[in-house]
Formats: sequence, structure tokens, C-alpha cells
Amino acid sequence: MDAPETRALHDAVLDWYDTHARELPWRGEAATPWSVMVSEFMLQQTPVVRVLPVHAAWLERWPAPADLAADTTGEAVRMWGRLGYPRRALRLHAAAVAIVERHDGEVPRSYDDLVALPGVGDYTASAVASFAFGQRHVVLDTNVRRVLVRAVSGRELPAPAVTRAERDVATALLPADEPTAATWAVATMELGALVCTARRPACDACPIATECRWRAAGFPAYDGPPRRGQAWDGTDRQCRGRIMALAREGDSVSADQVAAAWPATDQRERCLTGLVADGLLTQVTPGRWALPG
DNA sequence: TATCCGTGGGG
DNA sequence: TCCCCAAGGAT
Repeated sequence: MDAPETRALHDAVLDWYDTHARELPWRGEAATPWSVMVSEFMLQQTPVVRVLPVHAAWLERWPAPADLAADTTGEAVRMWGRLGYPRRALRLHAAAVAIVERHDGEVPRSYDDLVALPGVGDYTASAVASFAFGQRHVVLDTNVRRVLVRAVSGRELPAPAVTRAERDVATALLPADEPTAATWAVATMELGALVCTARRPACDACPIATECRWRAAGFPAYDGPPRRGQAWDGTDRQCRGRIMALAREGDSVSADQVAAAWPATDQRERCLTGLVADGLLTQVTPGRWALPG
């Protein structure tokens, strides 16, 4: 569990984090569990720099789960702005409602209670339990996965989905001490975000470069199953994005506005129907839609 | 398990 | 320019 070589690895990463960690609003003493949870929702597939201003505005407006729960989903979607994947705003609102109903308005501490909330999966539950409450959990995000697959397994990039072997590695490396484990989680994540990046890793600045098996092996290129990029041009996602952008701009959107923004009739209708079904829009009158009130 | 779900910046 | 990808989750 804490073999000497593992201790050395821990110390190197923890020392590096101590001097190189970014000061982020959802870290430090002032950060509330709610602030941490909001950040984790926003950071799902969205870069830190884009989250910062929205996170600040969000917490100013809704300082506690009950504040958000008392407001409309439409306002949550509007405040979400252009972070992308607006269903996350819906889920965060639903999570706030559940926190009020089931946990007396306090973000729950246990992994099981957290993972039961809307929009909270294994990663987010572990992250909140670890970052907000200092607990010992394996926190496997894309950064940690990349760091571990390189340092331990000697490969450039992890497989498309988390494997059992990966989780075993992460579990074996997790420090036994609870607060140390929590710092280890955020430190390995930070290392992946700042140094052991996907494209041009800054191995010169890496605290564990001498112990990295990928580096020792001469940086062999990724040879796993093909990583399929997601199509974008002409997709429903693009169409939905256009419609939601219009809906965010004003009080409502007309059929003519939507038609001007997306000429393909069938797809436009399908996306409007889908957005309503998802709860991202409501039809206020025939041929007019708005963010849900 | 594979696919769907937004948006924008950097190499 | 084009392509990749950024603290995932739900189905």
C-alpha cells in the first residue's frame, strides 16, 4: 500500500502541488461544498477558464442549493450561458431540489448520497466527497487517468473507457491516510491539467519524470482502439445549440427565427421536439418557444 | 457498450 | 484550416 517507492511518488507529486497548484475559487478555505459541487458540474467537459466567470455569477446569485431550487430551471439554463451541454444546468437544478428535499438543503457528505443525485456519476461523487469533505476516494477523471497510464503503464493515453486494471492501479496508489488521499486526488488531477497534458506534456517540469514508464520507454505513440472524434457539422447537437442560443438571447423564439437559423425542416422540428422533451424549452404558444418558467 | 449531448480555444 | 479535446453522465 505505502511501499517506499510509492511514498517517493506521493511525496514528489504532493510537493509539486504544494508549490504549483492554481488558486481556484472552488479550492481553499472559503469554498463551500456547494461551490465545489457547482464547479464539478460546470467542469464536466468544459475548460477551467470558461467556467470561472459563470461559476462566480452562479454562486453570487444562488449561494446555497435552496436558492437555486427556489428558482426556475429556465433561469438556470440562462445563467449557464455558453458553457455547453445545457442539460447539465437542468441536472444541477434537479440536484439542488433533491438536496433540499432529501438532505435538508445541505450537500450530502457520503458517496452513496452524492451519486444518487441527478447528474452526479462516479467521478463527480468522488470528487465532491474528496475535495469538499476531505474523504479518501479514487477520483478518476481524464487527467488522473492520463497521468497514471503514462507513469505506471507506460502508454501515452488511456483507453476510451475506464478499465478494471486502471481502477486497480489508482486504488493501489491511493494514500492510506484520508487527508493525504484527498490532496493526492486533486494533486494528480492538477498534474495532468498543467504538466502531463494530452498534447505537449511538459516532462521537463514534471516531478515524477524520472519514474515515468512512458518516458522511460521512449514515449511510444498511442496504439489502442481508435479514438473517434465526434462529428459536429450538420448534427442535431449543432442544431440544438443554435436554437438554445436564440432562446437565451430574449424572452422567446418564434418559428420563423428558428427556421432562419436552421433551414433543414425535418431536423429543426426534431430538435425542437427533443429540446422540449428534455425540458430545455417549453412551447408557450403555437410556433413560439421559451426557456422553461 | 456505444452513442448522444455544446462550445470554444489551441496546435 | 482542420482536428483534437476539456474535472462526464445518461441511456
